[in-house]
Amino acid sequence: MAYRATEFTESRKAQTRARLLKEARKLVSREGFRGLSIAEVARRSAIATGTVYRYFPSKSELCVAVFEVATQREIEAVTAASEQIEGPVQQLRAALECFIQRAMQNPNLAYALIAEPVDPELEQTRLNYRAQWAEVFSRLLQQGIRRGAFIAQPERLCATALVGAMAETVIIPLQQARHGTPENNPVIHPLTQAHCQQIIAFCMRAVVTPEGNS
Amino acid sequence: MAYRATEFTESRKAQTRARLLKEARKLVSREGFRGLSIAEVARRSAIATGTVYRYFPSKSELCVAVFEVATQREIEAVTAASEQIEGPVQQLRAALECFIQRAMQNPNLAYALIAEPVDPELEQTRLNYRAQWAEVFSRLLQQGIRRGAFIAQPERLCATALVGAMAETVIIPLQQARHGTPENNPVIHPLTQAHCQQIIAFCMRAVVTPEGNS
DNA sequence: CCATAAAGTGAATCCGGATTCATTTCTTGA
DNA sequence: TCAAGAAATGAATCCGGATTCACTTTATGG
Repeated sequence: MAYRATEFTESRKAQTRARLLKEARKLVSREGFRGLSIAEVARRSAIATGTVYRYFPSKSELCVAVFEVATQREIEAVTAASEQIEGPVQQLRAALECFIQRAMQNPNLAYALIAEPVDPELEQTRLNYRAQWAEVFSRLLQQGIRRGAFIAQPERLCATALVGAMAETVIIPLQQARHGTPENNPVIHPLTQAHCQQIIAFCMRAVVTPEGNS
Repeated sequence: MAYRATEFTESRKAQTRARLLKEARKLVSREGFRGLSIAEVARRSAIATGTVYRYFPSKSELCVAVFEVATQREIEAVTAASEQIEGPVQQLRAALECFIQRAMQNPNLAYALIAEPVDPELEQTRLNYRAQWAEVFSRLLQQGIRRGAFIAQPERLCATALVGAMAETVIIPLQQARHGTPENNPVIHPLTQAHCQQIIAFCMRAVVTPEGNS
């Protein structure tokens, strides 16, 4: 035999893959998934169009990968934010706040992840990840219920409702903020701070026991 | 001059248009918007493909029309349901209940209207109609706030959150129910009655004053 | 330096359904 | 019945970006 992948080649390959993902994410952050064309990603990654298919079997798999990486990052950030604090009520509040804050930080990406129309395969992925989001809140709820801070109820359903409320209330401000916000030029939408608190208040009321202070 | 549209011709034209809309809606109720092709609608309406363009300038305009008619009908049903009753709390409850009930009655259509991935133009329409939904709830909230039954708060934002919570909690059961439900063979998803009440309970907690009984 | 296998290339092809348009058929008022 | 305008027809065209593939280049081990 005369050829076998060596660690050097392997890492090179991994690098290229990472580069593809990064460039793809940039494009999505700029113009959403509809701004993502194989040819463009290839160009920006300095490889040929066809080569992309050595790394991702199809465009939609690339989209899915981009989506997953980006969403995972968000989930981790929100989770981390909640873990920095004690007490179920405060934790939930922190999580919600972090979610909104980050969305407003990069409205284009947030919009793409939450609401942009995409083809079915990607939409299915989105659906799965909504379930993951619900899972995040579900855990927080569970703890709070155990300690009597939250109303006893099917946490999963409740968490889903929270996800819905958060996503919906954020979409419109997001759309407003979405136009002309370069990826690394954070702009807080004027409405946000007030809105943010109102949204959170809504969520907390739906969930916290009357006694449970905030 | 030798030709001018006569009332007969006009009504014939209106009929054809209505038939197109109806057949299109049927298709959407069966397979969502992605199951809607101009050729198929034409076939079922017993006219030629090209003729469709006499009635709708493009496919997406047809989609938008279908969406609008269907959604408007839903909005009216929900509004009507709330108006049959007295008292803000009961009214809101009735509206939410009606929303869910109808969604489960025709899961395919509901899914298409609420969550199916569609192209941007239609998605924009959906966005506008979400605002209309929010408007429906907003009015109910306003009345309730005036009478002290609901917590004082920006109704619009709150209504938006309600819309989000409702849509999100309904999507998954919807997807389960979606497969193999002929348009006129109502099936209540097993989970619904319990779920429905839980969802409503969530919404009410977020909105009703501690004193406001249910 | 060679043979082999993998990776890279990018122009050509594919694709499926929307849209068009030259032609035919129908309506109307005279 | 006729002329002229409207409506209907449906096969042919269009479209834009994903995907392919015959060929070139690069990496590996002997």
